[in-house]
Amino acid sequence: MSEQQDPAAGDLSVVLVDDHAMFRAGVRHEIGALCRIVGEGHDVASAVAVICDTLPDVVLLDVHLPGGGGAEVIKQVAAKVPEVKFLALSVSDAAEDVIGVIRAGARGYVTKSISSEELVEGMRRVASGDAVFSPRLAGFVLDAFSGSVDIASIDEELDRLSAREREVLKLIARGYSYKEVARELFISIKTVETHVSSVLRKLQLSNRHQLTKWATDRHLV
Amino acid sequence: MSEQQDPAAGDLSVVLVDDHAMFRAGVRHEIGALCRIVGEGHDVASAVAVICDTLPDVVLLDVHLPGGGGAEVIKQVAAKVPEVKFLALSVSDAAEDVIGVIRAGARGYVTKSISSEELVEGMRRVASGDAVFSPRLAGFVLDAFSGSVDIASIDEELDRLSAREREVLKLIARGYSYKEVARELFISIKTVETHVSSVLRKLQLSNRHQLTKWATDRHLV
DNA sequence: CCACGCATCGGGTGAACCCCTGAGTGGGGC
DNA sequence: GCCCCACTCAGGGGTTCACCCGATGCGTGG
Repeated sequence: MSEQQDPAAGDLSVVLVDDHAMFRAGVRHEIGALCRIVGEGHDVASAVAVICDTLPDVVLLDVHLPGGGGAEVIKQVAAKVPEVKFLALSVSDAAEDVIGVIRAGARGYVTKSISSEELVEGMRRVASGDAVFSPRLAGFVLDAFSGSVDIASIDEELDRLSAREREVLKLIARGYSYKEVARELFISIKTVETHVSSVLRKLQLSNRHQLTKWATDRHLV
Repeated sequence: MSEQQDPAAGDLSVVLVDDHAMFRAGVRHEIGALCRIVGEGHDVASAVAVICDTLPDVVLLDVHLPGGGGAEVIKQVAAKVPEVKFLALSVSDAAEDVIGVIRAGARGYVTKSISSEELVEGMRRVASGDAVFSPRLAGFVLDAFSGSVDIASIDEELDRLSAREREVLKLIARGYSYKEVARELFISIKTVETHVSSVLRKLQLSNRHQLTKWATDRHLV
């Protein structure tokens, strides 16, 4: 893990990927003295090419990028040289952006409001295998990780179920048989069948197994 | 999100949970001047009680705890007062421990080698909604998040299944019917039945619903 | 060579599941 | 009052599931 060379600041090789030349120039000016910028990219294709060519210690990667976004760069590079580390850099602190690029494999995410000293320190950490996050962004990651994502899970479909149907659904999802549900809710098996049928129809599912999956995916159990 | 009160250090109320009285005394001495320790717990039951009673800004929680571990405390408290924040504190940096307690809902994880200043700073961040990690631990979280870890895949029971049986199990757990599994694997329904029977027998389960539950518990889906 | 585990397939049975039609009740809204 | 909807229940028919029995081949190891 830590047999990495932990290079002195001046030895850290970096590839810089951003679609705005002006921004790249600014970063180059700011951190150029503190590390070695070995290449730059302005879209997905050029970024992948230059990264695979120069094999830098760390890639400073913009999230919004023509040709598929930063995540696409990570995926393509990872397929060829998985050992390359990525630090995502973006103006956005939207959960979708953070989650997306982390899922792709970035080992850190910082906003562009970061100071140049913190940025270089962050890059060094990522290069040596650590993860780096602006604290408030880490929250998104953990929320998504602990399964309570709810990013746009407004669940209109669940609203369309009646109270009784939701009740039946919950028991079915726990693995109860129709007979057991009937006993639990003091209704007949036939009524349970009716409710389950309605639920399946409303949710566009075809059997109770998909129903349990549907429910567990939404953490209704 | 940030409408939190961001209390001055001295106003931060803390509950301290650890099974070693000696360690609690040490922490109390170290950070007692910097925040307000409103309660302590030495096992799961006492911790849950005192937390629900005092509703602290943050809970400093040991991972290894008699009665089910730190994760159990988080689960039980979250069921009653979900707004309580947890910072996990442990000597262990094992991936299983980190993942487990984060899955349960902890918003941070630091090792006991941390300095008292950093600890207080970490608690303040957690209380205000941020996530706090020792950098090298964040790596575990991100690895698991991007789905490449498969912690707890050591499972002796799973080892006893043949490759084909595991294959069938995976599809069944996803909600496939026998017929669909058969089509997917280019075998007959009867063969699928045989495999499922073997799996149920080997895992000591009685029907496919329990099988789904078993699989999702172990994150095989 | 033969026993054993594994994978493949079949027949048959009883239960559970899924769908359809139909029907009675009660509550709310126009 | 009438209509719509949720909830309740029932019958019939077809499908799927879980388990029982059996069989065949194939590789591994004693």
